[in-house]
Amino acid sequence: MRELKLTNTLTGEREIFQPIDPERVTMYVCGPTVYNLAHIGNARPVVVFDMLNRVLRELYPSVIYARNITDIDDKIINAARERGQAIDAVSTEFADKYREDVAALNTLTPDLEPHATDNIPAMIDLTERLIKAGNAYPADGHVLFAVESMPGYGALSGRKLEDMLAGARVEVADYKRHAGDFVLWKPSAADEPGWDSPWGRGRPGWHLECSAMIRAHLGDAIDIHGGGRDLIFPHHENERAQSCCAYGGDFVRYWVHNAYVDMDGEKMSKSLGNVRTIRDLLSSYHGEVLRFALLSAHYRSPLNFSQELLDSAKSALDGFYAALRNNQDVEPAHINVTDCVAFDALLDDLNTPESIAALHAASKALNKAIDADRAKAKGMLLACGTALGILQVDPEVWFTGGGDNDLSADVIDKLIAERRDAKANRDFARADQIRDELIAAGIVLEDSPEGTIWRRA
RNA sequence: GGCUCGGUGGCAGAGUGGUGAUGCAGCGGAUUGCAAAUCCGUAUACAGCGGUUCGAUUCCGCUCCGAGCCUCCA
Repeated sequence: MRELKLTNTLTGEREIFQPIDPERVTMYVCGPTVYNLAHIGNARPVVVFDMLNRVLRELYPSVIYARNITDIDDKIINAARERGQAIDAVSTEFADKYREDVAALNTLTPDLEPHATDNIPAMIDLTERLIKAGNAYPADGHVLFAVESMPGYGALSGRKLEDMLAGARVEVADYKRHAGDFVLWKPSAADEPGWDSPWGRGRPGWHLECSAMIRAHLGDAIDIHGGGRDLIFPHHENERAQSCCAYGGDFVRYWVHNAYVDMDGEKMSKSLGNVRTIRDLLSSYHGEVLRFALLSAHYRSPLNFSQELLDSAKSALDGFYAALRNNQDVEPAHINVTDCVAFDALLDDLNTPESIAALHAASKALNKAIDADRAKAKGMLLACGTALGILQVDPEVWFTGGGDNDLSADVIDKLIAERRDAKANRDFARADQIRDELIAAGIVLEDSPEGTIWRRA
């Protein structure tokens, strides 16, 4: 078996991936809090870990990929109040939309999609364990995790308790023994959602669900835990503290975190008004364009999202589809994904830019291939596309689909026929006039010895 | 202030102790009635200053600049 290398946040090193059980690889990725539409920044981890999921599935017989839905959270409570809706109406609506949006990015559906509200007993059980073990304490209706009770607290994010105190700029609740103690369980007011617990009616703190659901659905320890790098602290640090103290063991073997998406060089934020939702972008761009754009930089590097990025992603995909379209009559040879030139780069810490370079090479090889080599070259390009989760559309549809409100295919075909006749009569003025009109309408013509094809620009 | 990560050609973006990826844009060709697409060729880079080395963009140190996290956040 070929080796997969991953950069582990815990060690800071690029390590060879060795699963706990090669027959059952487990990966958990932090999913959405469902209170609004997912934006393009949310899409990056989804696509990145979809890539990792795909690679793992090629390498191992069984992979269990879980991505949670956080459907109880103060942000959801607030959204429900603002909209005058029930909390589960809000969470259901946005969970559904989230699934639709990320499916459009050619991401495979996770094997498990645990919901926080379905796992409250497991969270209460976890909290009780932590109290019993001396790692947590009830105070003022809350239950808090005592960070000083864990010797290695801070190891994941590379910080020490004393350092964090120096930087503390938030008012510390007086019921906390240590400023770094975090909430496991908190009380709910009468108008807030809550569940009965040994500490009264309340709801879980943010970090609790992932620890409890990983244990409940995947086991004491998992191979990979992923998410955006902003989650390293406090979320994953605290998850790790909960799980290690309650269940022992190492909890997670490989922590993998992706960098942010910036918008035109600035951080994406509501106050800057530069948040772009996946849904909005999908109205202008095919999901493959967004996916390709998100994969164009290495996952651990910041990605600057811009018009230029989208345009270049679109034109790159157009190039690949053009190569396929020009060989539409060629039956592709079957080539395993693991045998394609784009796959090796993915084994090296998901080096998608290098993988894309291989894709370009495969595309060029197909364009240059002599007849005897076309089947193999086409199969190679398709396998590379599959490795990256792109090129899943019929090329003809890619170029001529959509644009329902513009010129219809029939009208375009008639104009092309008229131009063909004009050219046959050497009436190039008329032929060029037709072509110019079509260009003005967003239709580009390409002549070849076999005839004229068209595409929407 | 503490911690972490970066600064590569016009732009995007990999990688490497010694033959300077890849894409877009540019330039020159082939092809085309002219284009488009495709193919061929080609210029431009490794923030700065030291150090290690036969040799550094790649390792080490310092400086400058930028980004992120420090208990809402992909």
